[in-house]
Amino acid sequence: MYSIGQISKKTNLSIRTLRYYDEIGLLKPAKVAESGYRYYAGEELRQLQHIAALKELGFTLSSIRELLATSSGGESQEQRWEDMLDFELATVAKEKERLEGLEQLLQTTRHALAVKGEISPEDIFLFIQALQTPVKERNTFLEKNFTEREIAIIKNLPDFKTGDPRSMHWAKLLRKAKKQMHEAPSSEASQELALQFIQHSMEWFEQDEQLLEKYWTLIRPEPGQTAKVYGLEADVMVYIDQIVDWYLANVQGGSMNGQSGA
Amino acid sequence: MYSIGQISKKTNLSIRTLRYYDEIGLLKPAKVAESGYRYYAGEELRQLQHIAALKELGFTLSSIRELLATSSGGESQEQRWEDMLDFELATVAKEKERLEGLEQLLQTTRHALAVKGEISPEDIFLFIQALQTPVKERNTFLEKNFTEREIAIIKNLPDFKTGDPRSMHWAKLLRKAKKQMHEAPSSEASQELALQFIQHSMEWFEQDEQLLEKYWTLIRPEPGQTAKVYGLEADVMVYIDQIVDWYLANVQGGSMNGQSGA
DNA sequence: TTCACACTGACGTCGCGTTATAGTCA
DNA sequence: ATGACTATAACGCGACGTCAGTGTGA
Repeated sequence: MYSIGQISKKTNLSIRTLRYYDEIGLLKPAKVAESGYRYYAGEELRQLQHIAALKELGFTLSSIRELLATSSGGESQEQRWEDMLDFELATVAKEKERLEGLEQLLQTTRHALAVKGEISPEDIFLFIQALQTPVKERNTFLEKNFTEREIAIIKNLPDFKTGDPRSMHWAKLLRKAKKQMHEAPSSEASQELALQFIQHSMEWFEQDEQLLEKYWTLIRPEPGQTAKVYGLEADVMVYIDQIVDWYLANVQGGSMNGQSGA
Repeated sequence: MYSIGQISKKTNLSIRTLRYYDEIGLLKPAKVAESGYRYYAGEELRQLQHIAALKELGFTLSSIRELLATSSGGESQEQRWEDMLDFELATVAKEKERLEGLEQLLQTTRHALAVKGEISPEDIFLFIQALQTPVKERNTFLEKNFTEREIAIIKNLPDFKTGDPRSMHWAKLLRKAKKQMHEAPSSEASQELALQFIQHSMEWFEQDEQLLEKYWTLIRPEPGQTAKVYGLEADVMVYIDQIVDWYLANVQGGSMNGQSGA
């Protein structure tokens, strides 16, 4: 016979927990003295270890009660275990999915914050919608406009949904562009930024200038429309075009042809 | 001015929730009539939409209160957002990890149940320990005993931690073996089972008989020791050896040489 | 007597859902 | 006056943690 303190140490369950299990009838002590002291025997110790193990599996106390019930309904003991394990597995899987979506939403929000310095509820709802739109649509769009190799590159671009450090880098570049978009393209700040845009985007597009051009053109918003890519409103894109063009024409000598580039 | 019911519809927050937010001082109505009726204005509508958005991000109400507070401590608004988003991201990441471990534990338990028909608390504690032992040890062991190609095959064997259907298949085979391990190797049931063992293990080992032999020998428990692989106690392994040997010698003509095989 | 140990309440947690009962607006 | 709407008050949930105040065992 063990006192409650002894059992607590043996099972690693708190005294309060043991009293609680007594209270809800999950596991009562073998004997209760007149003083009210609870005393537990070996059988209770075993049961408590079993309960502790089931808690590790994430079961609720009422599920545990069902599982420990020495058979009841028509189901066999094993069948009951199987059902509850499957149910738990399904629950865990759903929760994992929920967290996956939540993480993407948080990452997106964090990057949006880095771009704009603040976030509005509209933004958040927008992100939720964007994250819910099926991947399929986007794939069909890509397949219609790009080759397989190009799609591979595009899918590997920094993505605000992820924790990829490149995403945060891109967000900060964008923010800088927004802040200084009224400076002259020839200014030192503009040219420094231009270099960054060129270097990083060339890296991300694996030196494929043509693909970069193509992509850059495709994501340009229609006049009067909202940005197709977060933070890339028409005016920001114009500024980036300008500083990059100036850089290529005056500093380097013109490797990237055409009107645009980033 | 909107009544509580109207605001409830516009924000998709329940009436109870709106009253609760009033109660805890998170968001109070613009006006309260003498009758006690709550009336909300456009500003409150916007705030509530903000709150709803932040709830989607998984923030608690007290975090939301902090975020909405029109600046307070020395921190800038943006810094506060960043801190809370990072904290949330860290929390979500931890929770995802926890669920990952829990899922593995549940899968392991489910397969163990399929093998033995029941599970004891000791088993569960054993699984927890096994899942906590670092992957590194196992890798060092593998690297010492196998070639790179072999390691690739071994790492691709059905694993009770996962939901791979092959695992459940293997569990059921094992159970059958345990059930009929006292039948003669030459019996029909034994021989049917032998065929299954041969077919599946050859497939899993990508037809590499030698590797199969090597692995089978390595996981054989020392005399008097516990099984190295769940369910593969010495006596079960002996039975499997016998039925497979009989099959190879009498039915097929002996493709797998040696004393063992599965 | 001391002192560790045990006891019984009872509140707090988090974000509401859900009655029950009664008053208000159009 | 009807009926839709709103009010407050209070319990319930899950699994205990954490006092406060008091009694017991060696």
